[in-house]
Amino acid sequence: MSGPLSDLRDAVIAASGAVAGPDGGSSALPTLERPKKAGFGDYATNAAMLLAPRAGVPPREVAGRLAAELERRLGDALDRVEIAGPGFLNLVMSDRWCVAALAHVLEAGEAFGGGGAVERAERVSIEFVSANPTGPMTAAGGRHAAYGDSLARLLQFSGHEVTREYYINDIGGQIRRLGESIQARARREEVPEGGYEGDYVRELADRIPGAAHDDVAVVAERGVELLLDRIRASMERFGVQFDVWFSEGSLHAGEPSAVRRAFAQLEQRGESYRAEGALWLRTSAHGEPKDDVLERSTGEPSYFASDIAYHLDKLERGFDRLIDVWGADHHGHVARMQAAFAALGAPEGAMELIIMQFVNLVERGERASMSKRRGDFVTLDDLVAQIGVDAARFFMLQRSHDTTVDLDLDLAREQSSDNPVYYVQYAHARIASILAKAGGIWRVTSALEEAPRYSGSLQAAERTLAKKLLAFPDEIAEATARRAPHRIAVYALELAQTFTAFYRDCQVVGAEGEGVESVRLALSVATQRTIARALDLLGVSAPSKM
RNA sequence: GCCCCGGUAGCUCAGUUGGAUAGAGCAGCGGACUUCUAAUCCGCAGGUCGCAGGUUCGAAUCCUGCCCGGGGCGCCA
Repeated sequence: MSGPLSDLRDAVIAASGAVAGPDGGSSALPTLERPKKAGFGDYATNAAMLLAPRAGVPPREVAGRLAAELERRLGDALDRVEIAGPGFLNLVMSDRWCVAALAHVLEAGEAFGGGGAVERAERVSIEFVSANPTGPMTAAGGRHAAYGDSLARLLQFSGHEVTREYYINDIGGQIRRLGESIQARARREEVPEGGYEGDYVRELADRIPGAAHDDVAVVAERGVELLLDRIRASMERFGVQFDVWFSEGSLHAGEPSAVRRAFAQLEQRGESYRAEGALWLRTSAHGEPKDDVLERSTGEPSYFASDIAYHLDKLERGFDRLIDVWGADHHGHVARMQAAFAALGAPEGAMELIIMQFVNLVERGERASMSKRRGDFVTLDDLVAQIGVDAARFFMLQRSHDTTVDLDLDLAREQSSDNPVYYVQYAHARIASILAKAGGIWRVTSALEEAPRYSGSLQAAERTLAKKLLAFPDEIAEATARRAPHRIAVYALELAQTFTAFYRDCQVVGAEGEGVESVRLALSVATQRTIARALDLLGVSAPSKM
């Protein structure tokens, strides 16, 4: 990645190497960070503290040499260097450097922050949500949808080729129980033990002709179709578009079926055996405490068998990387699946299983369980109807995927006007208003051309905003690498706050001074684009008017 | 018993893989609307970073042990 920040980082590393001398190379790379507190410069590095132990010289003394070296290398990009605390070097950049940074952001245009992975672009499959088609999409499913979709957007923006997949568990015991439940309702009976009790089951019974008398398997199949239609519609409303809806049942169709082919591959590799009438996979040979069943003694393949066949299918479709987003209740399945993946002979590390913590439904301050079977859950459609897609997605994405989220629908409704998403959107809309006031597209275009030539001084708020914008590519890289889209939500909020401070301190339209208005317009445009991009990565709209 | 996630302000959560005086939103208190959008802004108050050790120049962050909450350990999916 190139840009003012990486040039600066390179300079620090080079200066550090020069001070260390030929055989004093430090093991750890020095950091370049943005200090939290004002007064510690624009950027700070711990380089001197890393060099000191090897050089056998006090850190502050090393810092002195480093400071001289940096001043020499950076020239007029640097205003001054300060040695602080135990040996930090605080770099205060010149206004000229900040203007050049802004120019860099403007030049990158819409692509700013993206393309970080183009040299090693991968074909990525990301499977998420994959909720059983035994009921409507729940609010918890919305968290998976928001997360998976946002991660997909991040990967795409970084340069990867991404396929979004929804795996449909359309066979097995749960589906049979759905069929039995629908049939029972059609007959005006109670659902059987362990069946589905939600009201939607009655609706399905009414909508399926012959539900009371047809074969349960047929009723179940019709029920799944109807529920899938609803699920697809919910996902669409939520702004999530899947490229592939993959049926578990299809893995058992054909001759030989995908499952049989997977079995054959495992057998050929000596990874499976028969015992007690069942077919077993030697997961214990891959670090698991015990082996697992592929085919039951009844001759029926297990869910595990389907999952193995599904992942083999993905490999055969040519993906370099398989990402699955699973609920916390599936975490016991993770090690087993990794073992199976290794047993197939798949490349190590090519499959990532991400565990998403639960969404709890909160009522009167108490956590209630969300049970699809008992029918007491909040649907995603309910949530969206009450607070809207933007607020729902932002709410879900603000938290890290490995923290449990409490959802109090009353509170969510009550507080939806306080949702930080509006603050971010408002900053975006406000900029649109400023640009219109400035004289529209023509004036803005000329401002973008003039701004890089600005040679005057900058206000603190202008410098802070330029630096915040410059941090965006690193945020993208970090959020993508760590599969952490919530970082983008946090960044978007901080950027909006930084812009609002700038708006408060610096009049844009009609600003006094040669070129000042142009620089401020340019900062506004760069901010607007960056906010729009951040919101887009979250799947949230960026309105021009509010 | 073993495994995974969490424990940070009254509440909900961030915390740039070890940095300096731990941050934001909401709630609370006190202020600011003739503005380039007040869905905003400014100020105040609020903390044993679950507990106890350890590692080092330096720990919310890394290591060990313990406590609390959630989840998981099926020929269920």
